[in-house]
Amino acid sequence: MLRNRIQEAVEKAYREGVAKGAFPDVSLSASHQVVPPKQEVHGDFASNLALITASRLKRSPREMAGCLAKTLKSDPLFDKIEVAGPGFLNFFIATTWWQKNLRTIWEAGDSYGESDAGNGRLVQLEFVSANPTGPLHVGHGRGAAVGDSLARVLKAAGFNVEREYYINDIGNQMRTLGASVYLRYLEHFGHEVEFPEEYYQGDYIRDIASSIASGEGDRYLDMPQESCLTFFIDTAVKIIASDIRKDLEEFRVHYDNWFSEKTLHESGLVDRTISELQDKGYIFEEEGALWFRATALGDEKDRVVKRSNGILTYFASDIAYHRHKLERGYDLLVDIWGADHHGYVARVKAAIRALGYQEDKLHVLLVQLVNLLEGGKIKAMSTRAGEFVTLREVLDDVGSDAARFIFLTRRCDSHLDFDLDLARSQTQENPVYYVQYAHARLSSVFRNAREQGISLTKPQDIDISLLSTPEDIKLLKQLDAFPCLVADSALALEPYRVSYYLTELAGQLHSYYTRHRFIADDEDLTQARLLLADVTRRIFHKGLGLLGVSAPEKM
RNA sequence: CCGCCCAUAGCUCAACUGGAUAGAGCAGCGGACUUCUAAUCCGCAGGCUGCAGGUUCGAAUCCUGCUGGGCGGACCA
Repeated sequence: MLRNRIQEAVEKAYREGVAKGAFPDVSLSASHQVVPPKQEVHGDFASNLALITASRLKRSPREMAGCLAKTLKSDPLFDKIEVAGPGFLNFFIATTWWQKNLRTIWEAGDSYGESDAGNGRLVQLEFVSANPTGPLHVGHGRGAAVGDSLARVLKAAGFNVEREYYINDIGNQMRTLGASVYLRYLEHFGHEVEFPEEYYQGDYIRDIASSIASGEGDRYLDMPQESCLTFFIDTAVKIIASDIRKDLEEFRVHYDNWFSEKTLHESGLVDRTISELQDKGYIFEEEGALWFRATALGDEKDRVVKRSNGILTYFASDIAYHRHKLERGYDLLVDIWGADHHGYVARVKAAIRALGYQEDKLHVLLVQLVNLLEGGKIKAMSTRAGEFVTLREVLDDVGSDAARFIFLTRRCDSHLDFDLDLARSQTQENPVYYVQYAHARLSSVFRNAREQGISLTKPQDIDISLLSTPEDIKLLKQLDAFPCLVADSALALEPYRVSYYLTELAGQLHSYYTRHRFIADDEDLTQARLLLADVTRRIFHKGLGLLGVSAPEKM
């Protein structure tokens, strides 16, 4: 990663200046950045170190930058160093470095893009965690794509990652679910029932009821609801959870753990946690209910953990659940929630502090809601009323690749319009194919080369100086940026950056493709370009893999 | 009434988290296939970054106040 190397070099030059007494010692804040400038004329990388320190040193930034430049000039990596604008240091990298770097990338093989930025820290990602009361809808799909892709990116950046799905398999809504199925079961056998409005209306409830009917017959007909409710709940949850699992599998989303809320109660952890918080003075009683004193820890209201009827709230489970997670020893917890749950962030963080942990142990990623568009109109969605577009429908319709890519081309806190017509379209407008096509084109180059009896020789024997056109250099630079991109994307918890990178890389590749032939008339040139093609293709493969999107050999 | 998020080209979104002249893709217009895949490329056009102040070397980005949209605010989940 060239950027890191330059950053270190600049900071080292600064410390040398300090040692020589050229300028006083001021701690370098994290705001020192070495980044590629927007304008090409400003070089390959720029440092703002002089700008951020000068004011504190009461020095002119340009003068400081000049000092640093003098020290850095001896490094053969740089073709030219300029002091520009208000005091930027602009670095121009020697062409030969970019070319040689291609061999380095090639040698890294399939691991290119990986880094140890995460230092082996253990991160737990919890995402989707939809209640097992119905099928996943499109909004869950977004959470799934973001969570799964983030996990892949973190792993590539040297974090250890565990993915977890929290199943709310206990409580009031489970009773409602069981009762809904029970009533449909009665209906199945021709009984007249009154189906309450607040029950689950979707057709899938009928499907579950009839599958119970065909498996178990009418043996529950004469039983009072109370005695068979548990059976209906368990069966419904089992069926729905397994459907959810199947949908996620098809979406290429995998979990390490499926964590049941029920087990938190069965093990007594919920009660134990509450009584411990009580000992610490964070729980008080009022009007017959138990409250968590969240206001003492930054939340705007105190929250009920046990209602006056003796029933624990879901928040009580959430406290115990996060405690359980914290005690498992993760360095960082990431929860991915729908943006409509933003009100929960403060109270869960308050709970974490009450449990004696730093609140920044938990990072909550809020994923904005998805508007599904068809024919330019928004499709309404309501889970209860059974009016929603399921993830499965979307997958059957547009496919996993298009869906995942669209979910991952937006930062997650922006509202997302999912245009079904666009996702469905097999042509131009659909951005997924743009990237996949680049991979397919490169694969095709190698198919043709093989047919002509050409194969890539050892990189050491290839004359890489032949890769000297502006398109070559541009591509070489973009290839170098990949590991940095992955690391940054992981540290910022922003997997969408990968899709932007790949779109840009695809643009450069397509442009290159129309201008130059990989299989050229000249043998040496062909070898050099095939090396470039091979490395580029591997980055597409790797990058698409980070998004969970396939990299087709043919399209 | 209170709180959180959003507002950038006609549309959907970027801008490396405070950096230099705000960029892509669609849509629009004009060009490029007897040569490795035209699901592609090249060019043109498109902007007072919702409005008004403030902070500093420097603001789409930070702070304040407005405007408009989304979502929350139960002993519901």
